[in-house]
Amino acid sequence: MNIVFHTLEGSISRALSDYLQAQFQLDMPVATEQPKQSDFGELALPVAFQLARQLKKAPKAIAEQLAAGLAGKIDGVAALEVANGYLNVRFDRGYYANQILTGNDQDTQEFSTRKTIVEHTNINPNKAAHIGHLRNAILGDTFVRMMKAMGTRVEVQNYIDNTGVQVADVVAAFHFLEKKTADEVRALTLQPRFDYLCWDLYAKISQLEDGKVWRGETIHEIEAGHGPLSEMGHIVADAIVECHLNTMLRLGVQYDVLPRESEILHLQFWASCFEQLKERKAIYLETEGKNSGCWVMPGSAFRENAGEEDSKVIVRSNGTVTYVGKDIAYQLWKFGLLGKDFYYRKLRTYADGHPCFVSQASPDGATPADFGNGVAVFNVIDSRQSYLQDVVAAGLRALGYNDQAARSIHFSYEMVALTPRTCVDLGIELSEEDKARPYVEVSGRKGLGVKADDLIDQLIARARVEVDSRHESKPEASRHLVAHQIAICALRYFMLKFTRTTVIAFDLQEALSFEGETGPYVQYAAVRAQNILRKTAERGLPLPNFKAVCNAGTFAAAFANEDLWQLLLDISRLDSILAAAVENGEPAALAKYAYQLAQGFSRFYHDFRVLDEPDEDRRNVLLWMTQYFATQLERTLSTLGIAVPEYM
RNA sequence: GCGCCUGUAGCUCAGAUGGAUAGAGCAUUUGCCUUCGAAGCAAAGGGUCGGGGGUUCGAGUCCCUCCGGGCGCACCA
Repeated sequence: MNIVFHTLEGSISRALSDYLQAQFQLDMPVATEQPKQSDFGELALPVAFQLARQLKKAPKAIAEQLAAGLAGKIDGVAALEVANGYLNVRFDRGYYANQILTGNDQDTQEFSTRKTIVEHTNINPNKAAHIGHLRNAILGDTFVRMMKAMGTRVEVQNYIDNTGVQVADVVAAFHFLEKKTADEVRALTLQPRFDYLCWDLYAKISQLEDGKVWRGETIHEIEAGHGPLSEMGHIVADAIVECHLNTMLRLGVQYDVLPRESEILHLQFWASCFEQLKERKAIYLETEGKNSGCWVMPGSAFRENAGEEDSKVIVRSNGTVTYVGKDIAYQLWKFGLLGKDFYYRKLRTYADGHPCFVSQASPDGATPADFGNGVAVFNVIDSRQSYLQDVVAAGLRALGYNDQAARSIHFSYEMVALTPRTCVDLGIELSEEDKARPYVEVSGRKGLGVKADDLIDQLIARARVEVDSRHESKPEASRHLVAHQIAICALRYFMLKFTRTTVIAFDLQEALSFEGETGPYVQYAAVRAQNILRKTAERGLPLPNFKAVCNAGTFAAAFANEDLWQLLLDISRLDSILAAAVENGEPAALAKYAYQLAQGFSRFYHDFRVLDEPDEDRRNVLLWMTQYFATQLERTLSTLGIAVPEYM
């Protein structure tokens, strides 16, 4: 990895610190920032502002004194300038580029032995995935890729609630409404879009009054774990999980392990958790009021100024545990604090050889595996569940696990809604009030909304039209692959370019457009860079050995050009951008960076004709830039889960 | 009522740790294909950063307050 910028920044900061220590006996860290405008140099130090009061001198005078004192004394720094009280640093461009070229490219990061857990996707296994689930999975998957790129060990979990009411509803629909037997349902699971069939069935039963009665009967049997309805529950859930895994695989999303609710029940995870909670007096048996007979967690555990009415029921008066209770047990397991574990079997092996495991209740036929036991846990769950996530963290705190509670991170994000015109495109009827809104939330329950696979299919079809119009002569399979890569890129980028707190108003036309700030624009820049490199070879000019033909001198000459220099700086910034994006938990920052990089290269591509450059030294530098750009952008895109097509 | 999030260009959004002239895309208008393919590039117009106070050398960013949106606050998951 390249950390030239970071290294230089550090040595400049240190040089300033040392100087302040020597001259003024001041012991303080020196902050650096990126100047607002590029003509102020590469680094700006506002240090004089901080010192103004202490030294009782004007910032300008202090900055000038520092500039004079340090001039020519820092490696890699060409000039120190004072402007508006700032101390601005200009890098030695030849030195900087040469450091990148000769720098040690090998990955110096050590893989941490400590493991971070990311839980995402978590779709109820009762019907096809919809567009909201895509945001969850893409966000989670990208964050995983980002942490891995930083050298962190990550385990990806996808929790399967295979015994909940949602599955029960579909089972009830099959049994009571459709009068199907377990074997008949099993036969249905073999048809291509079983998840679509369940989607419609679920919508149907949700609107029936009888549904609630049937659901009650069904869920009772499912929770007991035996009987024909329970069997049908497993058939449905297992089949839908396969559908979801396949849908997600189209996006390049993979999992390490699927812990299931049925095992949490059968292995009695809750019982262990319940004992701990009672023992530590984290919960108590309420004897009066509306919660009489329930075990509750006092509101004061998770909320300031909480009153009696803020208490959260953990165990119902009938003795059954609530969702939050189970979630606390599950969270304890993730940290290795429960004292129990699942058994596992391999569910599938991905094309790259990576296995995906699923939990099972008995040791029979189990494969030894080491899951859970993380030092930090990221739960990718939409922002509406922040209250429940707070209660889970409070549960850990109440048990004395303060550290783990602090490392239980709710990686929240806002929902995906639809724009009114997209609702119209999809045939969803809107009230006049809704039509005036910027976006409309469509409930999956009504059977409306956008299915993930339909959206992906539409994106591929759209991309395919463009590919066909440009590359008639390419073989069918190749065009399909490229269209697929472009479609996934468009989708992933669209889901990632917004920050997590933004409600995405999904618009079909906008997502299907490949112009402007979109994934395909970024991809196109990467493809163009590859084209230059490939054409070089085709013209019989093999790529030079840059270390032999480029040096600080040739670099200094070429990078006297301001645009070239700014692009080089941007390209070299990847690692600091990535580090900040991981630190802030914001994949959008990396997506924005990819776009800026692509923009810079598109300008470069237009302004400089690399292969036609007559001056050999300059052509070598341009070629090196092209290669450096291609490498860095591909790293960025692969971290975003985006492939670079062979052509576009 | 309480809690969390949010208000930036006509529209959709970026603006980490307070910093120099607030940035992109879309839309609008206007130029650029003699193939490293225009899914591109260049240019123009468009802003009281919701209102008002405060903190300080300095506020889109921090604090208070008001106004406007969104989402939560179940013995549902």
